Order: sequence, then C-alpha cells, then structure tokens
Amino acid sequence: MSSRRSNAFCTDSHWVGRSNCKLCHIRHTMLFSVLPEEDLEQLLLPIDNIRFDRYTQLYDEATSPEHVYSIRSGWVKLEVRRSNGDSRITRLLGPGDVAGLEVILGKKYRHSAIAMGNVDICRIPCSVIHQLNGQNPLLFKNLLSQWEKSLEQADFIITELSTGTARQRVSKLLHILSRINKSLTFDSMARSEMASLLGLTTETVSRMIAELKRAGSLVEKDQQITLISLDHHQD
Amino acid sequence: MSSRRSNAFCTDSHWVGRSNCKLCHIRHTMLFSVLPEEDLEQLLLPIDNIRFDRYTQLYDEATSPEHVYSIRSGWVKLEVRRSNGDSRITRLLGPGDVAGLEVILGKKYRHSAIAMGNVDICRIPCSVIHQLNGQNPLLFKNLLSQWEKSLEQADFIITELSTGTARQRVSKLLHILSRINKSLTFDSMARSEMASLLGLTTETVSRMIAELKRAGSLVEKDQQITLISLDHHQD
DNA sequence: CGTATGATTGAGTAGCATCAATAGGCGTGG
DNA sequence: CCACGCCTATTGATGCTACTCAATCATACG
Repeated sequence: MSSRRSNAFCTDSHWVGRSNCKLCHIRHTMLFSVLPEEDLEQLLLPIDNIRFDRYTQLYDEATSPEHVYSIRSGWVKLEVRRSNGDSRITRLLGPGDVAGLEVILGKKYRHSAIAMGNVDICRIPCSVIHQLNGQNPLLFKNLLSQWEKSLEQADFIITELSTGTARQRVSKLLHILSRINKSLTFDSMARSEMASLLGLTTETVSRMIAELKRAGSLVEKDQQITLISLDHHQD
Repeated sequence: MSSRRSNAFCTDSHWVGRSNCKLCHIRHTMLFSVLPEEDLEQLLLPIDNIRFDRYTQLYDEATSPEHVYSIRSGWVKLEVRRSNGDSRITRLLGPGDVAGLEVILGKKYRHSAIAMGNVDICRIPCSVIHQLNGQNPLLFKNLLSQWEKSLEQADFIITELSTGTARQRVSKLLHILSRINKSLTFDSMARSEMASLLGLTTETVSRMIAELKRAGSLVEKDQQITLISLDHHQD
C-alpha cells in the first residue's frame, strides 16, 4: 500500500496551455460556471490547463499551498499517509470536482492528490478565488457545494465503505463505481486502490472479486469490469 | 445499536428564550462572531436559544430542513442509520460547531443529530443565513471554515478511527477525547457510542478499555476517564 | 523471450463478532 | 430504607472473517 510509482506507465505532467474559460466546452459544470465572462477576463494570475498521466502526483502535504485543481476529465484520488507507512484513500474526485479546497482557507494541503488515469485539470491560483470572492456571491455558493459534496462522500466512505463485511464493502464500491460512470461497464481500479479505499487488504479484495466472478455476478476484461447481476440484497 | 432512548434520563428540549447575540458571552467563537451588531438587530426571523437534554434528538433526515444549530455548550453526535438497522456516528460536534450545514444549500438533513449530554444551542433559521450572506463576506469565510472543519474530522474518522486494530482505534479515540477536552480527564462516552464511532462492537470496545484499565493506562470513575500513560506507540 | 508488476490462490493464524451469562449502577416504588 | 427492575459494562466461549506470509499465475513491456 505504499505510494511507490509504477514505472510501467509514463508518470509525467504536461502544461497544455493557459486555460480559456470562455471557450471551455464543459464550463457550465465547472467551478467558475457562474462567473460572467468579463470577470474571467481580468484575472490577475493565469489559470493553467495541465494534463497529468496516470499515477502522477498533483500535490502532497509538503507542496506549497497556492492552487486548487478543477478537474475537467479523469479521476483523482486523495490519500493520507498513516503512521504505520501505508495510506488510505479518503476521496475520489472526478470531472467538475475541485481538489485542494483547504488552501483557499490558508491551510496546507491535507492529502496527496494522485491521478488515477490520465487527468485533465485547470490549475487555479488561490488568489484568483480570493479576487473573485467578494464580487460574485454565486461563486461562493458553488464553493460551498463543492465542500458539501466532499463531505457527503466522506460520510459515505465511513458508513458504507468502511463498515460491514469485506463482501458488502466490495459490492457497495462496485455499485458506486457503476453509478458514477453511469454504466454497468467501467474502468477497474487496481485491487490495492480498492483495498486502500475500503480499509481491507489487497488479497481480501481480490478474493471477493474472484468470488463474484465465479458466481457470474461480474466479468472483467481489458481492465474493465461489467456488472451482471449484483443484487442489491448482497448479504 | 438502535436509537432507543434511555428512560433513566429526561429526554426533553426546553426553549430558553430568543437569543441575544449582542450579550452572548461566547459570541466571538460562534458562527456569527464576524457580524457587526447592527446586522444582528435587523434579522427577519428569530434565533432561538434551546436546551436539549441528553439523548434528545435535534433533528433527523425527515425533519423539515429549516434551521442550522450553532452549539454553545455540550456535544452533539451526527449519525446515519444503515440499511441493516444499526447506525454509525460520522461526526462529533462541540462548542462553536454548527450542525445541519447542508440545509443552507437547500438540501435535507443527512443525519440524525442527537445530544450526547446536556446541550445548549442557538437555532438559526436558514433564511437568516441567506439574508446575511450577501452583506458580509466574512460570514462566508466562517461558513467555509465550518465545512472544512467537518471535512477534516471526517477524514480523521476514516484514516484513524476506522482503520487498524481495535486496540489502535480505541487508543486513538481516547487520545482525541483527551485533546478535545484539553485534559487527561474527561466525560466518558457510552461503550456503544464509541463502538458506533469506531466501527466495532460494544463488547470489543469494552474489552479494549478493560485491558487498558488492567494495564494501568487509564482509570474510570463517575463516568469519567483519566488517561495515565497511554503511550503514543500504542500498537 | 525474460522481467517486472499486479492478480490470484492457498494455508495457517490472529482478531473480532456473536451469543450468552453475570455483575454493577441507578432510579423507582413498596 | 431496601428490593426490584432496567440498563450498561464486563467477561467467557466459540466460530467465522480477514490478515499474514508465501507461492503461482497473468499480463504488459522491453
């Protein structure tokens, strides 16, 4: 469960360009969706568009706390290193979510943020948030919603993914991944990542999934999982 | 782990009066600490001061979502009922904390909020928050801080209180209770409440604490726990 | 084709849940 | 004041669950 990087993948980040929010085709779902264009034009500092490859770190606790990261596509995990060395995932962030909110309040990053696949983000300087703060109350409501969304997810991880038998937790996670992806077929997470999210070991997760496969409840092919008949009354 | 009430205690709530924020002796620590007095004077709706006895419910998921609860003294637990019938505590809120933030965003309550001891709160109508919203940017920062505080605690519950052996979790919880109360001696929670917070059974928690008592690491007397030498390398 | 990484499977064990019985604390009513 | 009932905490016995350690398999990549 350590955070060692796979060297079987590129682990790099690329500056794509300065973001042009006006032209962003998913602007209506993003943090700045509520802002009028003229506000976007007079920003003091640039919003950069950056691509991160799988397993690249966006930031960790030691990174200078200057930016929030608005995710355009892909998934990012937030994890916390525990005293005994291994880490636990406390959040999965996807398109429209914002990572690193705590720095807006002048705090340090509380997690390591790591790209789970290829990720496309807009990196927004905190000062931009502060600049726009007073001007636009809707942005604030948007920020509050981001926080609340995170809190909902954290509560869910506590009540559903960290409670009950291994079988229940794994089933629940698979259902959620399916719902998030709006499809019965979705990219699989690494077993170790599931384990870190569920508070189980890699082996236990593997056993549970193998069990579901044998029971005909799911199929896995090309790193993709398809749910077949995971009943909602999984014991 | 059901929510049945003890009948050995009064379980009632008492309206104390309309809150007078100007005279509140702990105003500087509360949600409205940043507001000038003139703002407080022209509120459209009353802020009520209410006292809840132990095990009284402030609200639950079915309660009409109209108020947030700013805690003046005492402790409130937020818990979620799980499908199998028992519940899990996802948050402990104390003086200065605000329960029910989600209703500000127009959502329903996501928890049952229950007084853990006698609790003194100010019940603030959401519309008051909305009314003051645009006027005072500092209030917003205060609200963001409340959300972030909750999120920090949720992350902590995931990484420290829901992970590791029963012994580790119980030790960690006792340390936190000590730190929260700024004293090695503090009011004990019921074993079942600790269990619900830690994702363990009442019996296991009892065994762990009994073990600590026998090891001379803590003393319990009159519902109060005193930590003696709970080393930080408790495994 | 060899190597590295992740997934699977097995065997053995520790830890926690479960079921059950007992003890202690507190309030109530005789 | 004491006895009783209720509730919580404790302790024991037992079995299952998930962890640990270890070996093997599968897959991707050079």
